[in-house]
Amino acid sequence: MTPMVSGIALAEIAALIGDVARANILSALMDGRALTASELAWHGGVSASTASGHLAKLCEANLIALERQGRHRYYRLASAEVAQAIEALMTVVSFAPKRHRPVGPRDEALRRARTCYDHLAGRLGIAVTDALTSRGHVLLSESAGSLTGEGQRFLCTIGVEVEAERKGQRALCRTCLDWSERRPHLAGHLGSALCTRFFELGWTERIRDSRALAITTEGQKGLKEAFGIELP
Amino acid sequence: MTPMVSGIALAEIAALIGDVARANILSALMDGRALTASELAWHGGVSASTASGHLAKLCEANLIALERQGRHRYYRLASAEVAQAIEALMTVVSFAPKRHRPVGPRDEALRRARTCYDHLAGRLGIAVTDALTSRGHVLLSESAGSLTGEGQRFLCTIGVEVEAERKGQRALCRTCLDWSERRPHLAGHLGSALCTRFFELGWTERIRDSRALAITTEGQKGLKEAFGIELP
DNA sequence: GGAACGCTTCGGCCGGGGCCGAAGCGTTCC
DNA sequence: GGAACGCTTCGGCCCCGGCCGAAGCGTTCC
Repeated sequence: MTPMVSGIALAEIAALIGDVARANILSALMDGRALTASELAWHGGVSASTASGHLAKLCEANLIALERQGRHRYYRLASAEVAQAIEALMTVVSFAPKRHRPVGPRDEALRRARTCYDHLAGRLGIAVTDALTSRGHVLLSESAGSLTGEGQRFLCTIGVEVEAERKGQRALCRTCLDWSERRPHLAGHLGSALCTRFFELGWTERIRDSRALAITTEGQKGLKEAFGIELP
Repeated sequence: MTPMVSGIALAEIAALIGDVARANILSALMDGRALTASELAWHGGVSASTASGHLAKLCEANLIALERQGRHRYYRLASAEVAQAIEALMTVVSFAPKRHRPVGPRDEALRRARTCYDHLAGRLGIAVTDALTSRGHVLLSESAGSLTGEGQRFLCTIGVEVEAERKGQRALCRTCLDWSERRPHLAGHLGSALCTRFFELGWTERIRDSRALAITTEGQKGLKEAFGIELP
């Protein structure tokens, strides 16, 4: 018998992520937005021509997807599964011996609040999750959860409208392991809706060239009033 | 501002998995057992000296752990998180353009029944999950679930004893995305207990040098009687 | 004690793949 | 139409890292 053939395919995908430039590119796309080739070249720390090669490879393997728009080419992660795989790897990273742990202001900003694909993560994500569960708005059983009627009414008051029962399509309430806090935070449709609403309310703002989020003054106020959250 | 530093750590871990020999070694360890360096060299398709180098790297990054025993050295996956990350990558692999999809007898055996770290996967894993949920023994809400009282009594009849309430420690009932079936199957403590019990009952047997499982004649009978499962 | 065994370390070979700049192609702007 | 822009393709350089066999070290067996 010959060794597992499936290891070859596994190695191929992992090797694609296992290059510093490509890993940086994928990290930059982890917030779910689509970026242009030049922006990604910058994130990868390589020239435009080199980045172009990387993007072609990632596209061919269906890790990222391309959308043409005029003379720009926008790339985004191909699916939530890709984001999930990268997030899982990040978790393993945090178990690895601490060598490349900058813990500078950049890293601290990420740990405080960031987007994870399309939902909130970091201490902010955890705080919101905790607030909703401790009040009985969300029931977290193991690695997933459900929204209570009371929770649904509460969310309405801050302008988040979700039906508690959603047949088919995307899961309403999933959880995602937070690599910096090592605890689960809210993901799924609910996580996405909350994150979107926070932006609409002007509570959070993206920090330029980063997945990190800034919490605005209104955000501080709103989070305290609606959720009882005061983030140090 | 400089590009994300965390991409470096991500790339390092992914690159470790992104080598064919190492990916094969990790795949071989995915069933949760510990194997010797020579066995792993064979799985990786490389010489003992080369394998030794790979194992040292994987150890240093905390992807695998070492247990000395006499003149043997047993290696196993370092944690469930590592298994989870690899499984997530496997899922992405199944989305990738089909090039390395052998679909030979080996692959078919894996798709039929296999272990995934410490629980059942493949069509068998899905069938058991479906049987338990359709009878109301397990409630699967989104990506996790809970065991009902009735489910607990049923499991007792086949000799699986679990407390429905388990505070602290490992989650009783988690789910894990099956890369071959693309649907969630039972994982967590419950998944592990079921898998163990199937071995004890002699319903399943490991196929030599593989994560694939054989379903014995008693297994066919038991699965049909207890779960109503008939696997083609 | 000696032989067999399991595994690691070392030295040297070699190839794949990442990098860049120059050039080419398509789009947009005025 | 021409210039600026965004991106890709091509050619050539170079280095990282995987591979092996030989040798070394520790354990086990008799």
